[in-house]
Amino acid sequence: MPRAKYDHIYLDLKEKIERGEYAYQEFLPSENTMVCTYGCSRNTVRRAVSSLVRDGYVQTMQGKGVRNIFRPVEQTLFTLGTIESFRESALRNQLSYSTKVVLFTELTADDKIALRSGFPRGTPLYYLQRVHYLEGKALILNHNYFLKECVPGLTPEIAENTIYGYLENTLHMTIVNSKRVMTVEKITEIDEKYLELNRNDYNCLAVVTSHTYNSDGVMFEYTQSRHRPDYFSFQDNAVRHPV
Amino acid sequence: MPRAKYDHIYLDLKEKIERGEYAYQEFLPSENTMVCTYGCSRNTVRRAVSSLVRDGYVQTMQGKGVRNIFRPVEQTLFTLGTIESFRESALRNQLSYSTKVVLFTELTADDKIALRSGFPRGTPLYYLQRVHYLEGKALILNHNYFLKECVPGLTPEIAENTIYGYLENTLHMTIVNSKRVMTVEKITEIDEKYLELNRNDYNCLAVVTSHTYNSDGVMFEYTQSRHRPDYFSFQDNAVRHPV
DNA sequence: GCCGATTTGTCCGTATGTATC
DNA sequence: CGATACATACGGACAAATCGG
Repeated sequence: MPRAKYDHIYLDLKEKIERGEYAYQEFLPSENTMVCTYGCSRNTVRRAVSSLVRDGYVQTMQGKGVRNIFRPVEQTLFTLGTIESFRESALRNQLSYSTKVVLFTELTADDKIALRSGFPRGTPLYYLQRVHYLEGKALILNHNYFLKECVPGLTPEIAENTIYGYLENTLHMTIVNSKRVMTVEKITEIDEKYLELNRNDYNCLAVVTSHTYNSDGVMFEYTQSRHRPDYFSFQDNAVRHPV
Repeated sequence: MPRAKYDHIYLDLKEKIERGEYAYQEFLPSENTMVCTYGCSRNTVRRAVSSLVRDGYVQTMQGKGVRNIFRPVEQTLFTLGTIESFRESALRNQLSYSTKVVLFTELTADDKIALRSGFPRGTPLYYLQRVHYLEGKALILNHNYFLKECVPGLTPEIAENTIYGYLENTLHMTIVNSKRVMTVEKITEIDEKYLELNRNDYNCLAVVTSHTYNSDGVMFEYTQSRHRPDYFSFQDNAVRHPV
């Protein structure tokens, strides 16, 4: 897939920053310089830079330049912060992972599910419970609700590997965005069982509920991810007021 | 302060969406239409729209239009997700709040603090412990470390009101971005004391550590916010691959 | 303090590509 | 096929902030 020019520049700069080509607090080359090095317009450079700002890699300063504020973050085993699937995160971190499907059923949304998920009452759904293991340790218990009409032919075998791969490669669906809410909840017996936890140790876990949309504007997935608290970390960069 | 044109359009569209002027899944006026209504160029409209995409308010679809995917989120008492201060969040939600300073000292960063905060060892700092109350309930215990040279003249009185107001209005500092990491940690005796918790109930809490930068590129604040789990909620919108 | 050079911020107009209908 | 809509990219103009002389 041919990447756009601005994306190429963005990735190139990001890689250089991560590699340490610019010291912390050092200025990057000016926009005009980059225009020459990349052979593109200033708008295109600025688009790449603004993505780096959003990611918290650099700060732009009017009249001065673009300053590197990247510092490698102390790595936790598993970090969120992006829309990556569990499998993608594991691959990126070069860790062994596996998934066990502990429940695979079909159901229609009742009032309770409808309220939480946003799917209308009566909608046919797949309901899955899956446990994700990293390096042999159970880290996440997922409750997935998929819109049945959007995920035809889903099987436990697919669910054991990569649902997103199936959606994107086989069904040619494009995942666009995911609205997430993070909370802390009391542990349940199901959590204790599958995450091999003991509530005398931790009696809470980190819960991420997400509503995910595809490129047709359809919310096709509602998921509640219940994370072992000692392996959970979520990263974020917040930018003040300006867009 | 005169807002930029694109920001005006962004806020206007956002307000219309929140007010329900467009139904869920309905398309907004086309970019060309907006060019006319706002009397600006297409670039300016697109800039505003792309901010709405980032916020999870709309989805753009090539060849089709801009679709409203906003749904009012079930409100928790206190929600994060932006770089707002506690005080700003409370005001926005029209809730009564107060802050109690339980510790106000000066210190220099030792190795332990340096490692966690990123301030070099030996840096002179203010160290504060503050409890934030909403509607009379203790919700957050903050451990703030401020770079002393960036916050001259800080007093417990200021800390009891609004430090950010002091920074921005009196010291004319501009806060730019904040890198945050969210985790779940075991409760401590200090937490129990100030947040009026009992570890037989919840024995964990939500912890947000943040490194905050000003417009001079200086990381002037390191804060660990420890939140009551039952009142903690963090919202986010993740956008897949494209910028 | 002023001036000019540099750098980022905002905005505009235009052209072309691609997807949808 | 043509019309419409968003996506990418270019080039130019001016404003605003910074810095050095």
